[in-house]
Amino acid sequence: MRPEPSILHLDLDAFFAAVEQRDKPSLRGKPVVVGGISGRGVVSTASYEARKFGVHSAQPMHEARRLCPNAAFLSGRFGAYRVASRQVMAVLRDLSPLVEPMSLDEAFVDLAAGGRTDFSTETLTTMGNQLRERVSEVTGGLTASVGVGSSKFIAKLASEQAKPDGLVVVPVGTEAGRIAFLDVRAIPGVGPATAERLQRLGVRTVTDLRQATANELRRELGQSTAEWLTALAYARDDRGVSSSREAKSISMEDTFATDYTKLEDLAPITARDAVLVAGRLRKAGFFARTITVKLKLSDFAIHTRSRTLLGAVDSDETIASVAVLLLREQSHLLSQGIRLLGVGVSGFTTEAQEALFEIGAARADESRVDLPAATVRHGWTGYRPGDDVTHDDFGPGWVWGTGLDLVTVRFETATTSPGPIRTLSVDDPQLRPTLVQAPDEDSAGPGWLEE
DNA sequence: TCTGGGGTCCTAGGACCC
DNA sequence: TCTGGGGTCCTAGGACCC
Repeated sequence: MRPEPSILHLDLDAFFAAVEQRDKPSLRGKPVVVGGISGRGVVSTASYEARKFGVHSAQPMHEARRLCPNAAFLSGRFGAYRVASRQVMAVLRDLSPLVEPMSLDEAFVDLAAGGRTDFSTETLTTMGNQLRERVSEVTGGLTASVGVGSSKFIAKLASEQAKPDGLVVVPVGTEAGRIAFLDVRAIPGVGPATAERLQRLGVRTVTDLRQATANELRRELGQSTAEWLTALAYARDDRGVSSSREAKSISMEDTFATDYTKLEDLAPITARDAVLVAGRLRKAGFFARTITVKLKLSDFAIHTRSRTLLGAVDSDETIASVAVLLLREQSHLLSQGIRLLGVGVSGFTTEAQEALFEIGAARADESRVDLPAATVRHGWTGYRPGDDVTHDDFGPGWVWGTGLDLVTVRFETATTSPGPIRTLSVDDPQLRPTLVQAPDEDSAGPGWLEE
């Protein structure tokens, strides 16, 4: 906790949905749901209009469709989200060089590191509102909620309370009183499991937490969780803002439309994912010592298996053959039905020691797989709802829906009024996807961040 | 048509070393 | 004869975040 409210937290409101409404005039003021649109997808972001129907993040998509059948269901355009995110982060860096992005739509700023000395509520309120205006200007109308306080914890709670499109500055000295009646679930880090354990102790609010004994908290939650929770209950939080955090792992996972049960089906998928992960690893300039394969069974039980090599590697062949080996080692699980398969790497170094790769020759041979000839990373998988397209005659627009070799497009852009809808053949030679990503973008992993 | 994807951090036990 | 402890690495699982 600092002597001044010098930490700021910014959160863009309903970020993905707001970008869609910005770029698709016909969706403004309407329910919009962004997320995995396939059968097993979940909601990533719902616009405030959709939230009124009970749609929310992490909800199964089929449930969102049931609750709000008239919403626009879009699969997400991460290139556009990244562009907007960079614009916002640049605005934050004008405030202070010390900015810690937490995700595309969220960041902490250390205002003291920016040379600021006046932390009066009036000055911070003016600054916060100017910041929100600036964010709206540079992004073409996105709104942000901003919280300012004496710690990350308080700043984050403040921006939460400011939502949507608001600002809350918490004066020093008022923190503990302000959080006293909050539900423990409002504390970042307290999820369903911890809340359940706390409830067994009769702890539901921050005040209850203060009254619990150190012994019972430690018994129920373990030493470290008990300690940080107790500290937060009194608004004690010394975590600093850090602008440079190195990646510790890279992974990729797929949930299948229907469960797989056969090694012959899963091995090529494992190899393909391993190749994609290896590509991202090389792009990041790292070598990895540990390779992990994760399986989620039809009953949602998760099993992981990992192998740490003597040396660090980054080649497609090595990572794929170890991954397939780890899959084979879990073959006994396959008959239960595999819902999800993931491949990850961790234990990064910046130097190769590929020579030390040493799984037994026989076993390596056994798990040797045919790698995908050309990487699938830039593979065209067809039009998805929400995608940007361009037609030679009708101009720019976006995909409303597809089916039966047809694609329905609404021709409009951020700067036009709501435009006309046309249904075209998927093979229409005049229609093509619009490339929105910058050349340096990694198109492999959209990353289903949720706000 | 039940419940995503990409991460981080923590715990706990066993191996191994000093 | 016995007993000991700390530290680190590895593995597997779990909780949580956006």
